[in-house]
Amino acid sequence: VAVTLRDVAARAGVSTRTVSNVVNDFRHVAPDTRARVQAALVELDYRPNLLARSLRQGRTGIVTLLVPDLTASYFGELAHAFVEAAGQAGITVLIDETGGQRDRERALLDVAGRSSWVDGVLLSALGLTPTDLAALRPAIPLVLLGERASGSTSRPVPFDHVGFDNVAAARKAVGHLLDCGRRHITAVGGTTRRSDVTSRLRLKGYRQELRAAGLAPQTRHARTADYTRAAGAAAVRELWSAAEEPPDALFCLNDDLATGALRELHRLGVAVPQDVSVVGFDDVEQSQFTTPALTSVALDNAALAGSALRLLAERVDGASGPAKDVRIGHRLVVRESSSC
Amino acid sequence: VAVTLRDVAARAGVSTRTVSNVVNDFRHVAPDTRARVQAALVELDYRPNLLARSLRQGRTGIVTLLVPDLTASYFGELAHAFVEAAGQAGITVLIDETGGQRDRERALLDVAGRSSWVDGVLLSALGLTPTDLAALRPAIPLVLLGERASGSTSRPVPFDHVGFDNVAAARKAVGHLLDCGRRHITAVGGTTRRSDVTSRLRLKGYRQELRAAGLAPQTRHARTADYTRAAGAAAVRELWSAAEEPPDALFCLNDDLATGALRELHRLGVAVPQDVSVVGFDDVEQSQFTTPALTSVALDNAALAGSALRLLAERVDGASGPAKDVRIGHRLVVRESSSC
DNA sequence: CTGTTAGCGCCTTCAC
DNA sequence: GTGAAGGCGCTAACAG
Repeated sequence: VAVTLRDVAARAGVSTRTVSNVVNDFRHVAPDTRARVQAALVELDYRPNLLARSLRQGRTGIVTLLVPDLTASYFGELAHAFVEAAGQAGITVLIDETGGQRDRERALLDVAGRSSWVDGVLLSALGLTPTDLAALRPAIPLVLLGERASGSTSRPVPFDHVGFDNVAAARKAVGHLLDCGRRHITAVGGTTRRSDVTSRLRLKGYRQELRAAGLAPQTRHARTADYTRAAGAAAVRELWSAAEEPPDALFCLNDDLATGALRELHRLGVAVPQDVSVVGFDDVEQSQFTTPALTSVALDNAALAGSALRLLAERVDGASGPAKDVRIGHRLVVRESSSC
Repeated sequence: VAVTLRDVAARAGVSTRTVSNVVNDFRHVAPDTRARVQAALVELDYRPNLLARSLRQGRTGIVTLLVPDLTASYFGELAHAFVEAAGQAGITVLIDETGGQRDRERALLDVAGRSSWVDGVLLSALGLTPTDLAALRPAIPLVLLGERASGSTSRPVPFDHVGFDNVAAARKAVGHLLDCGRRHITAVGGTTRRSDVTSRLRLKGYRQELRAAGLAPQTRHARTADYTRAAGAAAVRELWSAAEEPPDALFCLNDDLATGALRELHRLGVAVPQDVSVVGFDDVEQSQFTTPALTSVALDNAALAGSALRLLAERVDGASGPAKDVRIGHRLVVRESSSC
């Protein structure tokens, strides 16, 4: 049923070579020959078999995006940004979920690299430690999203990276809470895992800002098992049932945590922002519609996706320079949850 | 660099045929031969080139999932369900966004069908009308998600379909509001587009239930431009600024609309559920964390994904029976927004 | 039970 | 400027 180059060639009375030239828009094809081939192409409704083409050329135009979980608000929006940006660039995105688990991240990376389906991988790592990443030898180009996870590590991670200045962003958010007169600011979120680099950086910014304000002893931190709304709610429950005096502000490591926190504060009868201010991170769309609306750090995901895809494409095209590191912009969006 | 069957064959001193047999776990391979090949396989770290295999076999094990928009809560969760279920079944999912636009749905369907990348398509149609769908001649198997969009149409749509009983589900939700003593229930959401079949069915259930309660004249309907939280908020703004008396309950066609509505009601100082009850549809995770927590119709997305993938796999395997129609379960989850 | 061989559909080096 | 032919890596007839 499928129309092949041969069919078209026969129809136009030329060789497959010539048809291929026309299809791929090569130079040096006589105008009338081209016209004849074009006609045959249209008449037979020829569509190149991308599988065959890819087999021949050694690339597919497909990239894999590995994220922890599409139901996490931020990653849903991130996936959206990538699908969008890839469509523009004529690239196809294949999405897989790692659950943020180290072994699944490694396994999927391995599959992607060896399966020959994809030209490259975009990884939003959550389970792999900096050491793991540094030791990685992927068979195909890899671009890291969010955090390169270097920093305190000895060996720098040898991959391109597109992310945000999490330290600066966190300082901005915490600084805002300080400006509102808050002095007992508790950080919410962040597991104990060494792989949790993004959290570490956001917490670092948090501590830096408090220290700069002379409030070093005040740093408190409510760890969570993950980054879900349920975890945010649970953290608040614990904080407000503890012996110590509850905080007057929460610095949540992402918006889902913050949403869960808001929910639980409401249930406990704690007024936001009067009794406690809350800020989140990621500025997902949902945060405009919480009650009260959530103050958050907005990240330019479209820019992230564009840069990451461009970097990856360059590597696929054979670029071999040193690992690049792109910083994407962020800005604090103040809403009701922290108005002062 | 890549290790091929030939390399393995040479190493093991057999032909490629035999290696292929071992790799694909075929019968009739002498135990010692198999062992030798296995050893060579491991030593050389052989990985089959899936591209070549697919070219040969005419299938890829990849399916395309076409959804309107990953940032819509429901579709994020749906995509998650499919990625999960597909992983279990050894299938890879390629996700694309249609924006719910008719021409993009058609274009992406066309691309998917002719690109030879994918074995089949899962379509959550929003822009294509029942007539469009009936006229479709996709080059590869297609399974419709959510609504088959038949019903009032003359010609039935000739594709497998996995969905919910939207009419019954809507009746259940509206019936609950009636049980709470609400009598002025306004439906929120639903565009005027003929393609918007899911909405039509949910609205149908809404009207049926009111009529059954002898409240036919009370049906009111606030249309929206789309299904976003912003649209839900806008609808509430209009309803409460209109001349008529505002409703005492809102039946929202999805949870994002309901979330936006809750937000706006709070801003207007309308108490939920005291002054007005609110129910949503889809029961996305977020709805457990709104203030107040949202009553909603929960849909079994995991079952939906499983059934859809199974149906599609059967068609890919050549099944040619009449179009099947699978109904997935739903249940009403009552939370604070409609407690009575 | 295993070896040989012919393509799957395409691109591309080599001739002309 | 165009034709002929080889091969990307694999599977499946067809022998043997």
